[in-house]
Amino acid sequence: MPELPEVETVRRGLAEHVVGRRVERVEVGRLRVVRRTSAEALVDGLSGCVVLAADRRGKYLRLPLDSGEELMVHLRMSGQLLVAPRGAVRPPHTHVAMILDDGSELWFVDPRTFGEVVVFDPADVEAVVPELARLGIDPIADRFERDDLRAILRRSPRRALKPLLLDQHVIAGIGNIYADEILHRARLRPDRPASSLDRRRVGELHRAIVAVLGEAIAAGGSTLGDAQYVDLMGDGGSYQDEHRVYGRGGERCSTCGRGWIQRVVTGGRGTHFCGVCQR
DNA sequence: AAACAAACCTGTGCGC
DNA sequence: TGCGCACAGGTTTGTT
Repeated sequence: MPELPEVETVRRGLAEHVVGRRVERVEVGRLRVVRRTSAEALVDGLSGCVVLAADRRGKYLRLPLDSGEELMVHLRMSGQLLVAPRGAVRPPHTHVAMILDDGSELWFVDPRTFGEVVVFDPADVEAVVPELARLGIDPIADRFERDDLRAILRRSPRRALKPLLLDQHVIAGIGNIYADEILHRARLRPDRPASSLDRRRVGELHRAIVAVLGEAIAAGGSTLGDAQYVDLMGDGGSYQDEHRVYGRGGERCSTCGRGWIQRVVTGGRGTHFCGVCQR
């Protein structure tokens, strides 16, 4: 569920409400969300520590601690981070509660339990969270130029654009909603091979990536009908109102006014595009 | 190399 | 109203 814009919105909330706070106590409910290590490792690694910063790489949140270790949170499909006053009634599926020194609590809530919370020593990143070390370029957090994208496309010439955008080892942070929205903005079909883009179209795709993600961040991300994504304070985003294709299968294309939005399934993911203005 | 399916889970919405 | 099925923002693993 949460993609780069949603995770970035959560990160900003953490920077405002959690950075600088000391974790006084940690409670772990379901062990599945701490499966990477253990409940003891999380409790021992967090208790008494001050959160120094809130960083993000792709969809991964990384919070350095004053112990030299780092807290990593991935929300996967249905995870939420929420802050609330100490003692407030916790929602169902609250699997981790961190009691902070300012009278608040930080909760990790996740019905599907795909998400996870782990504290690790950055020196052991390869052993504990190897995927973190293999993330591709972050189009917002890193300097991401048109030539970076050109190099990426040249590296996998036969690959279709959408799977390439979704590959976290290549570009980190784009998920199913924003891949579809970006390709629509760039007027490119999702199944188009990477090698088929000339210099001008590479530039258009680069601009679409930066613009769509930037606008989505400005809107606080996308909150769909089930309201599963909310920010740290429990508020939804508004970028879903600006979706041109995602979730709009069967509607007329609002960009060209001529085509209808098609929904097909590729790689098990719903893919939405306009067959008229996306080529 | 790359496309695909299945797996991990729970909740929701839809057709009948 | 109730039941069963399809489907969901992600990622890994194993198979063609």
